[in-house]
Amino acid sequence: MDLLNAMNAPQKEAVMTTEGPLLILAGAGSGKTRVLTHRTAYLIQEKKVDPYHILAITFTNKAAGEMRERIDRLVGFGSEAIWVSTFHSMCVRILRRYIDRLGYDTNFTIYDTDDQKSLMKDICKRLEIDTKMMKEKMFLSVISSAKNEMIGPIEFANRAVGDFTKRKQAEVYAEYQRALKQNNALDFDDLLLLTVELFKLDKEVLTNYQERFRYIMVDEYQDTNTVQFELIRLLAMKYKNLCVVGDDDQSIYKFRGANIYNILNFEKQFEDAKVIKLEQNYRSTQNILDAANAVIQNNIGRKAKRLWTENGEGEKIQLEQLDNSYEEADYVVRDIDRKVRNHEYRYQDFAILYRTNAQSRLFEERFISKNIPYKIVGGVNFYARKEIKDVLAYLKTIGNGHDDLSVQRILNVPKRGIGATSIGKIMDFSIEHGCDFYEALCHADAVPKLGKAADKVRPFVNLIESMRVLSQNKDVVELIKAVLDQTGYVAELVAEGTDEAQARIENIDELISKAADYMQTAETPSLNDFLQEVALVADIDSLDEDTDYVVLMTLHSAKGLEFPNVYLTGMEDGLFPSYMSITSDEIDGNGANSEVEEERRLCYVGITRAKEHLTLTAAKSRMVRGETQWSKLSRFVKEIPDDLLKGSYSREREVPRFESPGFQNTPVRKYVSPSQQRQFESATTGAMNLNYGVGDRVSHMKFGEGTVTALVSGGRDYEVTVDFDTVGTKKMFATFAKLKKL
DNA sequence: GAGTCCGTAGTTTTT
DNA sequence: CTACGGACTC
Repeated sequence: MDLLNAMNAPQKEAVMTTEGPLLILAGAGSGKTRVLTHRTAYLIQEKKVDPYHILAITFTNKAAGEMRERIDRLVGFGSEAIWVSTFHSMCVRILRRYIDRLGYDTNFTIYDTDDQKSLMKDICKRLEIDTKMMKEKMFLSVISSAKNEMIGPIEFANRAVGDFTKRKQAEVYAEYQRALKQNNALDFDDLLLLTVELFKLDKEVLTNYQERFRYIMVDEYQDTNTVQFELIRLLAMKYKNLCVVGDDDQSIYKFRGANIYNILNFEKQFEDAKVIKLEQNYRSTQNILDAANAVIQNNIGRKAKRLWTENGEGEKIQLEQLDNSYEEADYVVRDIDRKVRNHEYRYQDFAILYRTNAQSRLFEERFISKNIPYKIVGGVNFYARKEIKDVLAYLKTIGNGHDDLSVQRILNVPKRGIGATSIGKIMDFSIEHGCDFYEALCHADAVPKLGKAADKVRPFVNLIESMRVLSQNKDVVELIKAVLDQTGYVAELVAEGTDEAQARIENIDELISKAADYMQTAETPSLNDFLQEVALVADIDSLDEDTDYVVLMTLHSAKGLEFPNVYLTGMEDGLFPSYMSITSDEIDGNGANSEVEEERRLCYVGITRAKEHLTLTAAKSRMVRGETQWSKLSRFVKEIPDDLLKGSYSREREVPRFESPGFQNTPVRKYVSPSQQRQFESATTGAMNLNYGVGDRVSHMKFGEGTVTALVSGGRDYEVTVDFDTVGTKKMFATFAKLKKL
């Protein structure tokens, strides 16, 4: 049949294995999306499965959208009955229907990271926790990990006996959860956790969904966490037609609770599971794949596989080590500019990838000055911007009066002369009477000692009430415009007249167009439905293939994407792999530093994004927190065999060593740029002999052994920071320290 | 209650 | 270096 044409043998097998548990180990670029979509079509057309019984889960909305589109094209009529969804939006959909069985209101609000932070701040204040000693962030991450492992507040408390910090955490966890419930709000982790709880508590609901989802497919399975696993397990328990697709080499979200053993142990967890490997790559050249294989094979404890391709060898991988981060940005941008001018490629054929968001700035500056269109994915999420959050807080308040956090956010935005003291008094009142913050506002006259502030509260309540009436007619665009109009929010920004205010206005306009777009596409538009959609978008979702711009993003965001030209930038030890991971002592079951292994997988992901040309760049020095950091080439680069590489770089040298010219044996290949030559010459005029760099182990006469954590150029000398094993961190001048490399 | 200034901490990664 | 938060002042 047509569906199987032009597929290789394992792909065909994956498509035709429709019954029972199936693990598809799909290497990068091996056509897994194609397999998933064709498998879906096969289920419907050949196996006569009702589309209503199929569920496909992805990680991002973008992936879900793409899959939906491709399935629609393949299946045609009836395909809309298939659930194609992210974990989170699937859970929201289920919870909106049944969460009242867990004692929540179905109108619940979803709290994002920002909301969580402000809630946590309140809680710490209330529990009189010294946030200098215990950070809000720490509590949130502890709670998140607990939720990911499905440990509730009570169990957490039971495990916390004895340990003071743990007991405090348990106390905060319980209070946090209570506050969320009182606000009728759920955080991201709750969406998953409460769905699992619902399934476990209410067999009727579970059976209902088990009957519905008789065929389940999960994409990016290597990034699922324990709750997600449980969710899938429960759903698939009855019919056992579970197909998961993933690549253990691309597991890069451990920090977020992803459990790599979900994929490594799939065959143990699901009896009689079949495993199919897809190793033929259709994306990259052989050279790129060789490099990727060379890097990833340094990881221990992975499922054996080796990518191959029928594509040609292709170009060698360009490796450029520049003097500093400015030259790195310059090199990359000029290279892109040149290739576009030569009509070899268009802007959209290029992606610049980096480890940390902070690295994007230098590239951005270059793009602006050269007038090259670009798009930065990530950084501050659109929906996390202040002005957007303000508008959304109005909408949330209108839609859900129990959401105290949103009400408090906007009560004095724009300024109404209601300050912290008044808010405190109202809060006390609401706690005393066991009512919502908003309810307290409605009875402002009854709040003791509020005085004149009560007169300022009244217009606010009237505003919200009139907006609630307006929201009845379901037009979100009209509602937003009315809010902006009535509050004078935009007018205030216009009056400000700064560039920043202008940018905020543009963002608000964009929100309005998004709302307009929503009104057009939603089946049954409503305020709450709009808010939930908005709460679950990721920045990557906004990436548009049809617009001609260069894309800049972190390696994490790049997963699942591909580009003809990829620049992996900042390939320096200490940056990538990060200093944190290098010095981590977390050892996995195989005796390897599991954090460096995760970074290596990230590198593997980066390399395999490239279809035709891969360029690796590194800077010898870069400004980090206002200090010049010197680093050597990333260890990952050194894992790539020499014969796959071309370009100007030095394998060994990292820190400028101030040696006598006679000792010069820098293995610079092929070409030494004039600037490099100049640097060498000026360097040789010094009299120092530094043979160590950041990350190296050194010994000091008095302090013993330690690791170099920073190397700052300070005129003629270098200021070295060393983290000593016994005496802690010391800063010293290299001339006097007389450190010996170990 | 609001605005300004100064000090400190922070850089992984995000649904 | 930058961004945020806290303290201080008007």
